[in-house]
Amino acid sequence: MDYNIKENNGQVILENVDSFELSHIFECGQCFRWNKELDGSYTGVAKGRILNVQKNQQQVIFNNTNLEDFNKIWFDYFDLGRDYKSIKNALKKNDKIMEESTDYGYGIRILKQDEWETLLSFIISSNRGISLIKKSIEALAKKYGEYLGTYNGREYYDFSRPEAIAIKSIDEIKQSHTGYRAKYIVDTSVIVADKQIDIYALKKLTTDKARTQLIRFPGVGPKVADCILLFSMYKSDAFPIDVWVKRVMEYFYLPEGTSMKDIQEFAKRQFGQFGGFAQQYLFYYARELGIGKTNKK
DNA sequence: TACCAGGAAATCG
DNA sequence: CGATTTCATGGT
Repeated sequence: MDYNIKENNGQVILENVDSFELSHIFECGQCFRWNKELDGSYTGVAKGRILNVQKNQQQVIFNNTNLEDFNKIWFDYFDLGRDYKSIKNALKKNDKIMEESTDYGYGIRILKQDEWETLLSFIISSNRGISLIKKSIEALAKKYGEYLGTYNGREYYDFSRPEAIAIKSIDEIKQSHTGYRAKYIVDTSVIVADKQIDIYALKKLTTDKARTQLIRFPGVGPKVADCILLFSMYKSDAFPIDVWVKRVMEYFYLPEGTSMKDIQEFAKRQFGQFGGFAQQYLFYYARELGIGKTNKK
């Protein structure tokens, strides 16, 4: 974790970065606002800023930023203070499947995303494919988010603030292809805007207590709550179980038809405090290989 | 056309 | 209480 950091004009360059692959980080389903450019780099909006990230053999290059923002924002966002090699080694121990999946998605890092953005994004994610989730989020950002500027010829908008959505009608939100989730989106925005629940205070609670609070939001159940805990609150013991993870767990570890509760308990025994990381390696592995979808056991 | 998607809420038995 | 059904929408 001894990075060599350099600052150029409008870019920050990191050398000696371990466990950092753009496709693994941005295509593992944890985030919805990063898109691949023609040159292989990724551009996205986070924390109210437009950022482009590219990678060569030895360097990770953060474009459209500076050293101050890197230290203040992007270091934490990309979880650069964490030793992923030791996590992977711990998961691999006595687990052939973890050895395969961590070798496959070796460059995954769990981003520390904004709590509000993660809450609303995963309410929108419910029972839909990733491409459609991204479409709805972009539509909402363009309509209700602050205009941030252009980069590489494209316009970018900040993620919608809760105050902006809270005053809209359900029918208007439906125009962003959100379907029946529109009511959840508006009602949740009201709760956050009015601070009936302080979304930014929840990370100080234990995982279980924070989960209990999150499930009070309309449209948030166990799976969405676990995604919010894992992707925005540093709760790496959370193990979100979606259709992919259920399939891959039943493919590798458990019999078909295992209940959510039993999968959850198995994951806790098998992966412990690293459950969230294991879940990401499994999700990426399962999706890239199409496990459970095309090739049945 | 029928089925599925990073599920949650309502309803059933 | 656990199990089943319903809920919009777009893609395949």
